[in-house]
Amino acid sequence: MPAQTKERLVETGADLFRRQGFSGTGVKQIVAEASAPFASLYHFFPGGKEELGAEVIRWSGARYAELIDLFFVAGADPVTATKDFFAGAAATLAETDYVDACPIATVALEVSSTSEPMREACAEVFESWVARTTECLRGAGVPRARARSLALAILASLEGAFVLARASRSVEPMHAAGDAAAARVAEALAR
Amino acid sequence: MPAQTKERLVETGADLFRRQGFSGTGVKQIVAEASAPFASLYHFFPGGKEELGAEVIRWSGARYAELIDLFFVAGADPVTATKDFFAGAAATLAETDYVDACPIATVALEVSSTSEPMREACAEVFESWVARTTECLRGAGVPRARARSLALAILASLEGAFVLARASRSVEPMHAAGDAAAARVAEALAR
DNA sequence: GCTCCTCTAGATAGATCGCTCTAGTGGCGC
DNA sequence: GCGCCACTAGAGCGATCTATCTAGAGGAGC
Repeated sequence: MPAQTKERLVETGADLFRRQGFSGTGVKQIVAEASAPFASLYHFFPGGKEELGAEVIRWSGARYAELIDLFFVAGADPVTATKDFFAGAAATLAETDYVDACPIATVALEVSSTSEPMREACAEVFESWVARTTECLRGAGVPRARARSLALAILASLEGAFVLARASRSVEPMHAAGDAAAARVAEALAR
Repeated sequence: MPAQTKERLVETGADLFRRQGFSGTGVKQIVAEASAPFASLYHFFPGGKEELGAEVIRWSGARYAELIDLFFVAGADPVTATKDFFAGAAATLAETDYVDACPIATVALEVSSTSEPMREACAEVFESWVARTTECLRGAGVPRARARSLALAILASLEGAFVLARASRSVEPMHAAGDAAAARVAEALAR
């Protein structure tokens, strides 16, 4: 099954990029861990590592967007959603030895000043996450502009908490960020 | 002056690591841009690139801590401090073409799962930032535990906003995060 | 059987990686 | 002068990097 090979390359790349970063991961390591033929990488991604990277970003971004949708579903209470989402992120971090954080943050910081195609892919992914969260907040009665600002603040808190938590190997930043974010959402709803 | 060479290596490394990440930057590039002799790097840092990396993290962290102190000085109003700090970060981002964000976040995410010495250096730096911010909040009357949680949330917001802002090349996330953080601080003081 | 096309196979190019090596320079104490 | 030490100098090691190369396997359509 040829389609599987391409998929395995993307999934393996996603896993390695998240853990080691983009430049820290070699293409040989990707094909080896994906049990994929070396030439297949350049068959499916003629643009080489950079094209694979962009695809990995979009794929990981889409998967994480599904997770966001699971919590911030239209009609759900955004305060509960926020609390649960951050608690879930904390639990996942602890379970995976602080490896399974944001799937694209590491790459995003690495490539923002060095690869325009990959930077754009990251920007699109983040924007889609913000849009989803914004919609959920609007559905709960938060005005448009305020909902977007709040969604940005929630996701910024999440991303930053991932940075602090990974470095300190502690879930404390995630809980603190989650509490603050949930309180902000509650405040926005109370108005 | 021999001390200058070591200092130039650290400063140049800090600049390059922030922009391209740790694995994305070669030692040859560092010594070239620092106009330093190649052998000097291994004279001053016998541990090689990793030791230089750890030193860069601590040095950058100390410099940024000074910046934090400039805003979150004991006795200052934490709400104003928070607002000004985020506004300053946004202005710096825009001025430097979104290069000058957090000096260690990129490296922190890269090395958290691959280099224990560098991960520890990042953890220490973040902890020092949190401690400073916590002290300022306590000085303004916020109870100890709450002050620490709030400080963590503020710094998480900042770090995450850097991630989003760099990827989207926009200061919008920084302003949203700053507004949210300042509101949280105001709420904590009002109690 | 034959062609066409997708995908596999892996050697290898050419550059760059981090790092080590020997040699040497310049200044200080004596 | 002489020994000592901190630092400079840069060639070059083996390994690894990304990417390309020619060759061929396997299946679908005819």
